[in-house]
Amino acid sequence: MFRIDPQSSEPIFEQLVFQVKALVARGQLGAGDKLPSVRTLAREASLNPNTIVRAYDALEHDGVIVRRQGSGCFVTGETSALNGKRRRQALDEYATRAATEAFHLGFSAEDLRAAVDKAIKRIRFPEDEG
Amino acid sequence: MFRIDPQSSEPIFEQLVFQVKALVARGQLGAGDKLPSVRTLAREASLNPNTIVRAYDALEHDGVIVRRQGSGCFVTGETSALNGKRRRQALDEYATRAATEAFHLGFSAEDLRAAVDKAIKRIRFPEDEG
Amino acid sequence: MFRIDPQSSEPIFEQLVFQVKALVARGQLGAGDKLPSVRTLAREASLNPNTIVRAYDALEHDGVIVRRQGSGCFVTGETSALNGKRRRQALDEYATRAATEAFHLGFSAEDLRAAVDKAIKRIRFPEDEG
Amino acid sequence: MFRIDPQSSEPIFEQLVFQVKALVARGQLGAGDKLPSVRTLAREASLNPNTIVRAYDALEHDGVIVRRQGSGCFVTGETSALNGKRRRQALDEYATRAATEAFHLGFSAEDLRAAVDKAIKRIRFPEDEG
DNA sequence: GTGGTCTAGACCACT
DNA sequence: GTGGTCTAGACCACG
Repeated sequence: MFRIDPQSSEPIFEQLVFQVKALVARGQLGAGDKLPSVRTLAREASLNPNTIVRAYDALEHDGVIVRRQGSGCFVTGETSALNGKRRRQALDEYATRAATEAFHLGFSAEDLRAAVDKAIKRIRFPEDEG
Repeated sequence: MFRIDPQSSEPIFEQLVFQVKALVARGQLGAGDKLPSVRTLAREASLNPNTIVRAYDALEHDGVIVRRQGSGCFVTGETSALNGKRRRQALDEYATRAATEAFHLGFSAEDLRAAVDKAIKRIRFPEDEG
Repeated sequence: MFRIDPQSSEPIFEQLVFQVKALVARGQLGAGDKLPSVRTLAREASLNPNTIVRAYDALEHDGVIVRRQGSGCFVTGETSALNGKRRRQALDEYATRAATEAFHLGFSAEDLRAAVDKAIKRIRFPEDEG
Repeated sequence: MFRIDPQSSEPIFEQLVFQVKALVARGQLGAGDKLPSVRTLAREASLNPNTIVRAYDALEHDGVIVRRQGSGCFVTGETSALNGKRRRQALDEYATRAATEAFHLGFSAEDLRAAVDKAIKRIRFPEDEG
């Protein structure tokens, strides 16, 4: 279900967090869907259960999932609870980061726009919003 | 010269790395320009010289600067030495990351495109390239 | 496990780097093998942990090992990621260096060939390659 | 006369030392030939005179050149004054270094032998010796 | 005065 | 217990 690269410098729990977020963004996981239990996922992915717990903690903190005692973790289907200013800052930071790195990788502005458009196509964005 | 947030979860040396990259991308630092010496920057930013050394290590590894014993650190003006495939992958990863996080922040595809365009305007991209 | 000469003009961390590379080349360390932990090696070799970290940094940069947070450092078993031209240049430089120094040490071409053959015998070279 | 790469991590004075040694080994500089004066070389190569002095110091120490008060530096045409054991060790170290690095660059034993042979051809080795 | 290396030791993040 | 980061400060090599 998840593809983890233990070689990566990105912590394993963060790889899990991002992959869950990506699945939700692509519509492959929707509101109410149940995530694998900590034990199951730990066994299948050969990971330490503590690592899974930490990932689920982070996802719950970000409002992506909720934990229900005794029944498991479920996708909320809601978006960030950040207030307007910080939310805007977070978006700008990701955009600036992508643009700066694209520059240093030797890509043009058009290359970056094309890559972003490609990424957008894979995601189920709402029709409109600000 | 640099704005460091010691509270951030992003390591200080990585904050420095990104800020230097951003200055280069914006054209505020160009090929051949000299960066502050390790000691000077350590004093001005109230950081330990070793932290600066780590940042400069990373920047040299990324090909953004070169160091010359006894002379100082200089901007190269070159872009990544990554081979074609990894270079493309890196760009796609930044784009996917931005798009996924934009989704979870509750932004629309248009919001993301606008944010990326705004970031692009601040950067001195080459006219064209692939 | 390692023999360090703190008097040598060659930095301690580079001595470590070369000795690890030599162990791998001789087949005494293979893909997946775990290196001593930073702390353990620091204690056993009476070195500062930071010095070990630097050596492991360089080995990771050269693609000889990978590090996993919380698990340790492991031999990759892969060879250089250098592109064809630089790779060739690096080999030629080592050969030229050896030949030039052999000349100034007063050795003949045959002496050098014999010394290289002796060194080759200790290393587990792949059968063939270009 | 000399090609210096200020970008290189190899100190400039060592680049000079090696290039003089290489010229001598190739027969392009022979016993009695005069090296450029410190000032001349410093001017032509845009280097700090101290750097040249240090290189000439090292070459004199290695017995490659001699200084004569008021007249300049001259190639001796002699080889190392190292005693037998250390001389042998030095050769073996260069051979082992070349072989180990060749392995990690992904070359075969034959590749290394070919590179060494190519380097030998450029050098005016004495007919025989041990 | 510049960067390079090393020691000593603390605290944090990850598995 | 593993590696990651940071501080404090010394001494050396280089230009």
